[in-house]
Amino acid sequence: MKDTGAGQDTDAEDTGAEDTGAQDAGAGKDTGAQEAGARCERVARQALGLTDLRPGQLAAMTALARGRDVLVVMPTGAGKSAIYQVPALLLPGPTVVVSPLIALQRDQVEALREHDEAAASLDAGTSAGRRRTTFESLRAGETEFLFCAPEQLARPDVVRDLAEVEPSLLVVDEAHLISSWGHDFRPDYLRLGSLARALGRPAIAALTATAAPPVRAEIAERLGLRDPLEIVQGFDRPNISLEVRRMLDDPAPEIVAAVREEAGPGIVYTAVRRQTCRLSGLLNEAGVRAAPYHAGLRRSERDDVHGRFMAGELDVVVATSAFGMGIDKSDVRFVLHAEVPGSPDAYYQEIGRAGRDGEAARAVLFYRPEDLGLQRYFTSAVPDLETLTRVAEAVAEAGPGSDRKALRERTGLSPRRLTLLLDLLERTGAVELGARRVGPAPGGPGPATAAELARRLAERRRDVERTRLEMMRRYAETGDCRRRFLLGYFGEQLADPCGDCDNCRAGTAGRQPEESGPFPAHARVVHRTWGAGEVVQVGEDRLTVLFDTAGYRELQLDAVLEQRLLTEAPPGSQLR
DNA sequence: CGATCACAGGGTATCCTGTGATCGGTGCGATACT
Repeated sequence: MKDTGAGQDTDAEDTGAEDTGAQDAGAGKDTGAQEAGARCERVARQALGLTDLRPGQLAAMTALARGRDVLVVMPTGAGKSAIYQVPALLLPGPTVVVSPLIALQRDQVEALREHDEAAASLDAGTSAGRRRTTFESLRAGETEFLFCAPEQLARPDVVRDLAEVEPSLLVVDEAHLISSWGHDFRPDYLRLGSLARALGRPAIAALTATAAPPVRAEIAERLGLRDPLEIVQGFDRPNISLEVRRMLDDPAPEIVAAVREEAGPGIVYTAVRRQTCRLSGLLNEAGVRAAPYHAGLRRSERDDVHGRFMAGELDVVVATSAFGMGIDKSDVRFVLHAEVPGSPDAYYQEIGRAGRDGEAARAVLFYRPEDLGLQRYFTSAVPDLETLTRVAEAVAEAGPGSDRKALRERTGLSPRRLTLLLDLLERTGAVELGARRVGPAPGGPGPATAAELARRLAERRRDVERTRLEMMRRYAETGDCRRRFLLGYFGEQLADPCGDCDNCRAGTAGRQPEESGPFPAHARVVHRTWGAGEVVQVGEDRLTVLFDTAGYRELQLDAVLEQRLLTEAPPGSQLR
């Protein structure tokens, strides 16, 4: 704690908030931090032309410049890139930036080149010759920044070449993917922890725009962050008004009417591809310039829609969740949801694309309880015991240091599925995963036990995802202030109702109780059956607790008090 | 979990109703083709 560069640790406690990042990075007696901070400010000004650093930005930069890991949660457009770019220029070796989309990588490379900083990106389309010159340039210290997707970093040759250039900083952009997608969508995000070790463990910066407490904990755990400086800032987006409309049947007519009332560009999110085309067609008929967008369209069509939206030639994009990362249009005036998304995490991220210019914007959810069923389906997959056993046996038989390709052949599984299953088995302690090699962990459980444990882990994850969906349902059905509900979910307390959501306007939003009773927000508690957890929300008559293994649960305050359901957790117990 | 569709069967209607099968979201990389 001496070298946090974050001043004293006291004010984090009485606000009950996360370490909101150190108003005065150089205020302590710690001259090392002070100097590092001053150097960061100088580099930010000289190299990137940034004169006004926010306190959180500077604290994060300073920590990184001194080799400390950071976990930063800030909205898009709040200057997350500068947080790693500045210390990158101060630290000796090059910087590896993991970014999920090739388009995003190229944008960042462009932006850096405009400041005359040498940057390169690496993807499947990069030729062998180009790769060679890129690594030569990195070795020679001529290129500072290398951008690539996690899949590139799963390649043994890339890991070897990278280890040789001794990077001093590893940046994980969109770090929430480690948790919310990584498990079945981009499994290679799960390997970044071992990648960091293979690269000689540079300082790590994990950056994201959305991360509820369990997601943050999982990012830190999986990346193996060491005493990271956690900075959570600018979560509330007060210029976005919130509203939910309960639908009894097809929401399409209401959505068309709502869009026609809005001025300016907007996004309509739907849960399935078919619906994007249908709604977009209906909007066209109503004279709205709309186009559908989903992952099943041809690359060229998607790029065309994206381009026309950015250029102001389209009023509305009707999209699945495919329309997301890389959309940085500041004047989006509304985000409508034709169906409920799978979690408050997803919802907040999607509505967060509205009003980035700070002007008023609207987020409206058209809610039908039946639509929860689809999301329940999306979270239902749990690997079967037989396959898990087969993989565990294959690892045990292949012995230490076998490679993934051999395991693929042995098990007949796709690389993606294999990575997912190996990750589960690693967490049972049966398997050791290196960046390149896989082997049985000495003293770990046997294949049958490991498979059983792995399956239980997967089930637990599914159950937690179900509770996230349940929180989404609560958001849609609450009569209380919606903003307070959402922010509470992310671990930020809003004392007064926002006054700018449908419930506040209708006068149904209650006041936050003055004193928070025996279990205030952020208190660590223990429940008889659900184990340890953290209070995330305190309502007039209920508590919402995020349990470490059972997910989000709502408890009646009377019952809690009468039946003594909760006890205070012993000090020092951690969320994990 | 719920919507949708194909199809069987009841019963003879402006076919309707029930049952079972199928589908549903996100992107990297590699490969085969022009």
